Amino acid sequence: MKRRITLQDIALDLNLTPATVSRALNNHPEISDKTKRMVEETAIRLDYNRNKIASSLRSGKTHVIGVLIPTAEPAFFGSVVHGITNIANSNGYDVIIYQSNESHEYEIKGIKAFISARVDGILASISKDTVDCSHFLHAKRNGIPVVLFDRVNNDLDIPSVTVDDYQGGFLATEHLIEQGYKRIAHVSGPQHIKAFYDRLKGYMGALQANGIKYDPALVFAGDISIEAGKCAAENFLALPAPPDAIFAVEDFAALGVIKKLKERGIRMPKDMGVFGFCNDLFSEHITPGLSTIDQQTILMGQESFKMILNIIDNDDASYQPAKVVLNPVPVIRESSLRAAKV
Amino acid sequence: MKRRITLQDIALDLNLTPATVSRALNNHPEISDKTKRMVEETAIRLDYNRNKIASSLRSGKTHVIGVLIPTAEPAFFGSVVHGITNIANSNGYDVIIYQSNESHEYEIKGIKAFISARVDGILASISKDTVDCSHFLHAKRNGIPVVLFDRVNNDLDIPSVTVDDYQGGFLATEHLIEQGYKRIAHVSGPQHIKAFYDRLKGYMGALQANGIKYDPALVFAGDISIEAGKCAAENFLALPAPPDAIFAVEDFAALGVIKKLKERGIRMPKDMGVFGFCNDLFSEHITPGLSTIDQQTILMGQESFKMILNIIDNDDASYQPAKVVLNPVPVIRESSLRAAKV
DNA sequence: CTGTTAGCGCGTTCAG
DNA sequence: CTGAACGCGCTAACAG
Repeated sequence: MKRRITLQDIALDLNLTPATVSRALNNHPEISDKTKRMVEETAIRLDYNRNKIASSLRSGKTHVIGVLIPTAEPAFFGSVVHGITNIANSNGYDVIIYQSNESHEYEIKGIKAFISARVDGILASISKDTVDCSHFLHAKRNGIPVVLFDRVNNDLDIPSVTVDDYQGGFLATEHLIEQGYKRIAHVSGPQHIKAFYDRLKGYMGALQANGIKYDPALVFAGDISIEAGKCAAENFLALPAPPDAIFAVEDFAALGVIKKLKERGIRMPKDMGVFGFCNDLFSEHITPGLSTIDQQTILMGQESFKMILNIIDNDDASYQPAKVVLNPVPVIRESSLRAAKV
Repeated sequence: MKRRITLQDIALDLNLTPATVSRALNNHPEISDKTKRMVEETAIRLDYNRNKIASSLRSGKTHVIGVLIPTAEPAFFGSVVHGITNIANSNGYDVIIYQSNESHEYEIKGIKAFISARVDGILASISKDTVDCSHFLHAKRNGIPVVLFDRVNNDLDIPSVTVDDYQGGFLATEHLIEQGYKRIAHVSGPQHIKAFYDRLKGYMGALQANGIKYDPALVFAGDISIEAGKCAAENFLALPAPPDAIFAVEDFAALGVIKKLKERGIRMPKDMGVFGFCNDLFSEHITPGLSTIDQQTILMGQESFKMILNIIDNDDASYQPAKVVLNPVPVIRESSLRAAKV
C-alpha cells in the first residue's frame, strides 16, 4: 500500500504551501485561477483524496448524518433510508445507520455513537420500547440537531416529519362507507403509539362525519402482526352482528384478516371489504390486492433530510421545532372495491 | 450549546495528563485500576464523549465500514444491510451506506467518498451498469480492503461472499422433478450477470442428472420483472407441448407467471408447478404461496462483515482473496407441492 | 505505573 | 494573491 497523498505533497510538487493548496481546492476567492487549475491537475495526477477526518477535526463539521431507526428489516424503514441516503449523498453528506432493534438501550447506544462520531445531525425514529426520551435532548445539548420522523414524540421540543395518521384513518374509513359498506370494524394497534391512536380517531371521525354510530364491539385491540389480524377476524365473525368491512391499522394485520376470511370462504370485496395501512411491498401482490394508505416513505426521508440540513446550515438559534405533516395517499385495490365508482 | 468536554478537561480535574486519561479510557494494561475507576467516574460526571474524529486522525483507524449497494429499495439489499449493520455496530464499527442506483458513475463516486472518509473497509455489490471494475482496485491501492457480496466479479482478485446459484437452480429443478413434473420450463435472466447464468446451468444440470433431455424451447430469455414472467407464461402456454412446471430465475418473474396462469384459470400446483428464487418478502403471502430459494441475506451480511474485519485485523499481506459460498435454502410452499412427500 | 513530547492533515488566522 | 504559524483532540513513542 502506497503512502497516502496529502496537501503537502501537492504543495512540494508545485512549490507552493499547503495553505495555498487547501484554499485552491476549496475554491477560495482569493486564489488565482491559474493556481487553482495547476493544483487541481496535480491533485488528479497524484491521485489525491482529501482526508475528511483531518478536515473534520479542523473545521468541526463532519458532513455525516446519523440515522437511527428501529430496524432496517421491514420495507418501511428500508424505504425511508433509501430516500435519506440518496438526497444526502447528492448533497455531499455521508449517512451512518444505526439500528435500535426496537430496544431503548440500543437506542441510547446509537445516540452515543453519533455523538462520538461528531455527526452534524441526527435523524431518528423512536423505538417501541422507548419511554424516556432524554437521550435525544442529550444530543441537542451536545450541539447536534435532531429531527424525528414517523415515530415521534410531541412532548419533546424536537422538529419532526410524519404522515397525517388521523387523516389516513379517516380516508380509509370514508372510502369503505362510499363503497356501500354499512358495518365497518377496526383492528387497532397499541394505543401508546401515537400513530395507531390517531388512526383509530380517524376511523371514529369518519363514522361520525357520515352519521354512523360508533360501536365499541367493532374495535379489536390488536397489533401490527398477521396473527393479530387473524384473531381479529375470528372475533368479528363470531359477533351476533358481524361487520361487512374491516379496516386494519397496518398491512400485516390486514393480511391476517384476509387469510382468515379466505379460510372461512368469505369473498372479498363482495361479502367483506378489507383496508390496510402502510402500502407494504406485498400488498399489491396478494389476492385480493390490498387497498391501503401509502405513507410516502421516500418523500418522508427527503423531507427529514431537508429539515436537518436547514438546521445545520443556520446553526444559530433559528432552531424552531417545525412539524412537517405529509398527506397520506389512499391506494385502492380489489380488497375494498365493491362498486364501480365515478 | 456547551463546549465539548475533552481529555484535557478530565486530566485537569484529576491532576493527570491527557495521555494517562486516554490510556485509562482505552483500558490500557499499564494503568492502575484505581486510576481507571477515577477517570471513568469523572468522564461520566463531566459527560465526556470521545472525539472519534481526532482519535481516527491520530490512530489511522476510523472504525467505519463503507457499504456500497445498488439500491436499498428492494427487500434483498435492505436485508443484507440489516445483517451488516447489526454485527458491525456490536463490534464497535459504524456503517456508512452509499447507493449506486445501479449506475457505474455513482458507484465510482461512492468509492471516492469512502476513500475520502478514510473508511477501514468497503463492502460492495456491483451495479448492473458496471463494466469496468478498476475503482475497486483503486480502493485497494489506497490501502482499503474490499469485500464483494452477491454481485461479484471473479476476474478481480477480491474476496467475496455469494450464494451458490448453480446449486440453487439445481435444487429448485430437482424438487419439481421429485414432485412428478415432467416438462419443466425456465424463465432465465440476463446472462451477463453470473448469478442468473449459474441458475440456468443448475437447471440444466438437474435435468441431465435425472435423465431428462434439455429442450431449448422451454427456456425463455426473460428478466427479473413481473412483466417478463407474464410474457414467459404466455409464451410457454402457446407451445405445441406446453410445460407442466415453470422455474423462474427470480421471485418477481415467478409472480408474473402466477398472475398470468391465474388469469388463464390454470390451477397451481395441480396443472402447473411454479418455483421462484430469492425468497422475497411477498413470496410467502401471495396465493398460492411461492416455493423459492432463500439466499440467506442476513447471513450474507454477517459473513461479509466478518471477512472484512478479519482482513482489517490482520492488515498484513495475509490478504488472501477468499471466496465464501453460502448454501441456498429451498423454501417449499404450495405453488410446487403436488404430492405429499416423505 | 505515569508524564513528556510530538504529530496525524487540514483550515484558519495574521502578515506581507 | 500567497506564505508562515498554529491548533483541532487524541494517541504512540520514549522516558523515568
